[in-house]
Amino acid sequence: MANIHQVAKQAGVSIATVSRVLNNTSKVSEKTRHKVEKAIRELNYAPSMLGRNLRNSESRLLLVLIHTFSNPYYTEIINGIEDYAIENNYNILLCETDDNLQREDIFLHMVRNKLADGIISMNPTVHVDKLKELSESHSIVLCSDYYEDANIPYIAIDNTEAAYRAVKYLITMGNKKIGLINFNENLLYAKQRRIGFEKALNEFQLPICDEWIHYTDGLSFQDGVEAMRRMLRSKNRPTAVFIISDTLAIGAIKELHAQGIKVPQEMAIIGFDNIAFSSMTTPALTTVSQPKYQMGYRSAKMVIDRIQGLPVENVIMDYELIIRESTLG
Amino acid sequence: MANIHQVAKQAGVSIATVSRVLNNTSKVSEKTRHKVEKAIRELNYAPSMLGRNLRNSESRLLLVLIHTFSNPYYTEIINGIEDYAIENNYNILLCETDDNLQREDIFLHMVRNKLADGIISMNPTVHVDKLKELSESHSIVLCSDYYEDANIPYIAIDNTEAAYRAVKYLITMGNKKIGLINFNENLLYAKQRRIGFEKALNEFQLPICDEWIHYTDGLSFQDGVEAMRRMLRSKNRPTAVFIISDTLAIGAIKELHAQGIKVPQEMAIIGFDNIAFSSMTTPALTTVSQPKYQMGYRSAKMVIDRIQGLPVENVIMDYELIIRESTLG
DNA sequence: AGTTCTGATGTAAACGTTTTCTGTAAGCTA
DNA sequence: TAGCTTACAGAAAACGTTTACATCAGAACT
Repeated sequence: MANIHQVAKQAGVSIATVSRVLNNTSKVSEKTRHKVEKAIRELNYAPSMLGRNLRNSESRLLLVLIHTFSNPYYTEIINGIEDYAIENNYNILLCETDDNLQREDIFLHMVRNKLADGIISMNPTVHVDKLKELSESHSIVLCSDYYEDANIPYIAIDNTEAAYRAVKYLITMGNKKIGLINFNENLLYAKQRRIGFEKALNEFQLPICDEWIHYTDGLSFQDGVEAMRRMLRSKNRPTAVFIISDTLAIGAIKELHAQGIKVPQEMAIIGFDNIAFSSMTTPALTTVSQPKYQMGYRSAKMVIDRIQGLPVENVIMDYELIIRESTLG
Repeated sequence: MANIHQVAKQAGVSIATVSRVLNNTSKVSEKTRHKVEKAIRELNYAPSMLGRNLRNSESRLLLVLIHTFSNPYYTEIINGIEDYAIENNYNILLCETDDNLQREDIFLHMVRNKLADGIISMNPTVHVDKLKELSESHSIVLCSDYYEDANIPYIAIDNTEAAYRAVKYLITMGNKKIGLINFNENLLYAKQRRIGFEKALNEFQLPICDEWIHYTDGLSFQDGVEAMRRMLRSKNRPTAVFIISDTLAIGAIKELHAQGIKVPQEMAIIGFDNIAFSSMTTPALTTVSQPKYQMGYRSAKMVIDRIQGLPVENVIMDYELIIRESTLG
């Protein structure tokens, strides 16, 4: 593959001129511009990003840290990130950390190694201290989950409020016995959603019953199945359950089906996240929708702004309650 | 951020020695090694990949071309690719082409620009000619869909045979009227699966009825809903349908549900791909499973082997029929 | 004509590595 | 001790760009 020197030679100009034509960074006469363009075509030349990146000391690569590819919650966010990134000549590297601290380290190192210019972390299990330290010298943004005191820019929704609204909806539909399936409260959003849940129940003076509250170890379908199975062991059952994530909710519904309990007639279910599949299940899932695409798009903007030294501010986005079949009736 | 010169100075050695310690590429005495390591720690030094990549003229980045993130078929393949890549010190860049030729061009250019060392393409709508040309000088591998005469290494299953087996299973379960929902036959696999479908029917002298064969424009849930809706317009209905992809099949089942037709009692459904969600639906989907993780893992090996100039050969993987609820009874 | 200015182009340094080639001191053999 | 090998370390070139600075021809002044 030809390099800039060969193009310069072929065109009878200096490499500086070729570079100027490539980047049209300063005026080049029409005549020489044509000569250079001709040479580029003849040699089928494409500038090496390796050289350019070294010289500019940038990689134009953004890291996107996620827990696992198989979580469909991320897909739309990633679409948003990617669109903004591509528009601004960045590429994104999807990094699956898989709860593996070593793997996470590899990715965090990449930004120190100049292999990436910034990080969007959606990985709630990330090692906070390291991230915090890195954030002092590099561009890092948290998307959808964040740390209250870490001083790392973030974008998220008001989880407490959203959960409150969802549960309030269940109450206004006449439910008096409402359960919760939640995930590990190390994650801020899990804690916030539980608080919102309790806030709604308290407001209407409804009982918060331990038998109706179950925690899961993961966010998978199977975790949802098992949580619901545990809940159903008790004779005293809630008439509606607020579930922290759609995938868990879909698992829960599957278990209800298996035990012959009708959704929503015998038990209403409300999920969270509005993943693509939540509209495809039978019954289709009522859920809280986050503006995932926009969250991705804007977090990409935040991280790139920060790379360029611009000031960034935390963003709280709006959510929306999507009512489908799993709570009707 | 410190560079290698500062480390060398701090340690009182030359940059060559520092580099040797970094890569332990040749013997360095214990004493100097310690000096260097101390300096590295003191300066909190991390070698720049930009410099290293330029010098080695490699990026250690692999491009993975997919059509859209939201297709869950890819997730496990990507897991496999990533595992092999990480093991071999490569990173992968997920590239969503979205049927956008311009976007695809950007990605193909990246390998010419040295920003990526190789490509794994799972994007069936890719511009074949360009890929073919690029493949002559660069490392490209096709995964799961391929082109018969393009001379680009590929990894796939025997789609004809797999479809044949699936349909034969429907026949042995007593079905005599069997339908097909297929996708655009520009894709080799769609054509192959249709051929397998016909082969099975012919073998058992069952009718191939146009009323029972429907094509979709896409691979989404909604496309599945609509295809089934069209099929149900006819009074004369099949008792089983072979559907080219799980997402379509899940859409079809949703429509059957909506029209009050029981699956599998009134109509059996068999899908293809064994995506994660296919086990979560009600009824859970019978489907043909491809060894997706292995396909990803091995295609990463193929592309890296090719980068290193090793010879590679096309691979045909085994498939498996996964029997679940949508065909029982 | 001499001076100044302008616009286009060239020169060379810099980005941060790896690696070949060379040098040198120490260790060994005879 | 002379001669040879070995083990280690340094100097410098190379990878392919971008860009600050220098140069230079010609235009536009006085």
